[in-house]
Amino acid sequence: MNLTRRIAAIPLFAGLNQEDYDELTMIVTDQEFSRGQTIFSEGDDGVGFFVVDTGLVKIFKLSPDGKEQILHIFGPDEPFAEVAVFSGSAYPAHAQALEKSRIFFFPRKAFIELLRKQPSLALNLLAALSLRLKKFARLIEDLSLKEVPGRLAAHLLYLSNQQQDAQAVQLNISKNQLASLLGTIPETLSRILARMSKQGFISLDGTLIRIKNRDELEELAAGEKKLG
Amino acid sequence: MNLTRRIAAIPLFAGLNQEDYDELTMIVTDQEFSRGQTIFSEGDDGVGFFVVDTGLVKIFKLSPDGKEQILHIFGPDEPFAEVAVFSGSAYPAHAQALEKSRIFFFPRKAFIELLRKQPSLALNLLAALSLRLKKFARLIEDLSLKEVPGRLAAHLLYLSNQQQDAQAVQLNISKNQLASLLGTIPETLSRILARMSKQGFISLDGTLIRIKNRDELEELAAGEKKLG
DNA sequence: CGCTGCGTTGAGCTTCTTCAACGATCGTGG
DNA sequence: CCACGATCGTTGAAGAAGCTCAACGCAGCG
Repeated sequence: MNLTRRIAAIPLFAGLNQEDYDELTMIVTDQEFSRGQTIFSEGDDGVGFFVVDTGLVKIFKLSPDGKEQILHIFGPDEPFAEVAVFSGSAYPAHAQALEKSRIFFFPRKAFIELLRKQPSLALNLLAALSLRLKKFARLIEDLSLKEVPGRLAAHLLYLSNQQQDAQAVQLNISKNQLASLLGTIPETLSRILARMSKQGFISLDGTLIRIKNRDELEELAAGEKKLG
Repeated sequence: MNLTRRIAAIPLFAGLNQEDYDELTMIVTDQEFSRGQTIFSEGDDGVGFFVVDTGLVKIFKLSPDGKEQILHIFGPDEPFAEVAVFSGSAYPAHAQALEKSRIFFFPRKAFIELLRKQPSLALNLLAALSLRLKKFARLIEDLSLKEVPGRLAAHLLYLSNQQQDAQAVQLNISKNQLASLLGTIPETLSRILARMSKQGFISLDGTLIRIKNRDELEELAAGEKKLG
């Protein structure tokens, strides 16, 4: 596909003019990453930010003994590491491709130039960061105030809404990765899925999870109830 | 003090011209809050954002059974609830004065107008939000990957750096509030402070905490070691 | 075909929370 | 200015949630 047109289709760049798109096309580079490949590591020099073209990327933190907490999972059209453009020079977390992915890269300096000229780009970016802050706030709330069953229930309901399917949810990541996203470990996740299944709230079929009792899941997610 | 001049001194508004300051002065209102008074609640209509003039404000989430997780504590010159200006219309958390405070309020619409005209204001705001995202990422990391002693050690070191005093740290909030900030409860915090004290890492004197073994605290904070 | 990563299950243990009690402190109204 | 109530801070004992360690089946892939 024509690169300029591809870039113009990214929501973050909505509302710019042709000249801006040309300029973005000039400064962008793209790169292929294979499944599991590192895009950048925490502490690396934050030379620019990225947008997913195709594929799936995780942003995560690591503890000294190797436990991982996923902060975000980004798919096509979603920007990541914008923070590095503004504050400080080092990436504050790790980024890795979860599957074969094609990633756009925008170098910092050229982008800031454009930003200074284009208030609508700045506003788009502000909206994107705001959304991200809200998601972080919810993650903090979940980690601190909810137990794992509540977090899992909330996540299943979230996926169900996103996928427009009230009956079933298709996991797009492995259960190991889901555990890391929920701030727990695979063993605990597995046990809790089994308990939910035993209680008849869900049924399991590989990476497909059928929702059999939405109300109970919602009470769990709200912390109004405990999983028996 | 002259209001326009006070506003011009807020770092968020650095780099604007006199006209902008006059406009900000036109749209701003200010209000006194007494200790413990609610500024807004989660879900309230996000009609604008705030800047602390004097005092101390906490932003927090609540669980159904009343446990609290503090997201931020803001002092003079720090803006809060900017997120409400951009994304969605509801405040995503609660805000309450920790002490008698004077707070500036900027209504949403008028501010967005100014933002559209002033790229440097947008850039300032982007920098502020970026910083906040980084802090959130660290909080998530702490909650998920560190145990309470590690979080406490990290926080003490952070305060020590901020206060430019390698010897001692003066808590500006109650230990109850500190527990909520660290994602735990007062009992647990109290026990861990006592253990740290017994190990000779710190010594306690009310809200003054003397740091007696910085190296050990740093190892705790990094998760390289456990508290005996 | 073997190997590696994924997913599951069991047993034991650590950490943290809950519940309860109590002294100290603070602020406030009488 | 004192007295009282509320909040703060601490400590103990018991319980729950989740983690660690270990073992094993299974699928996918080189």
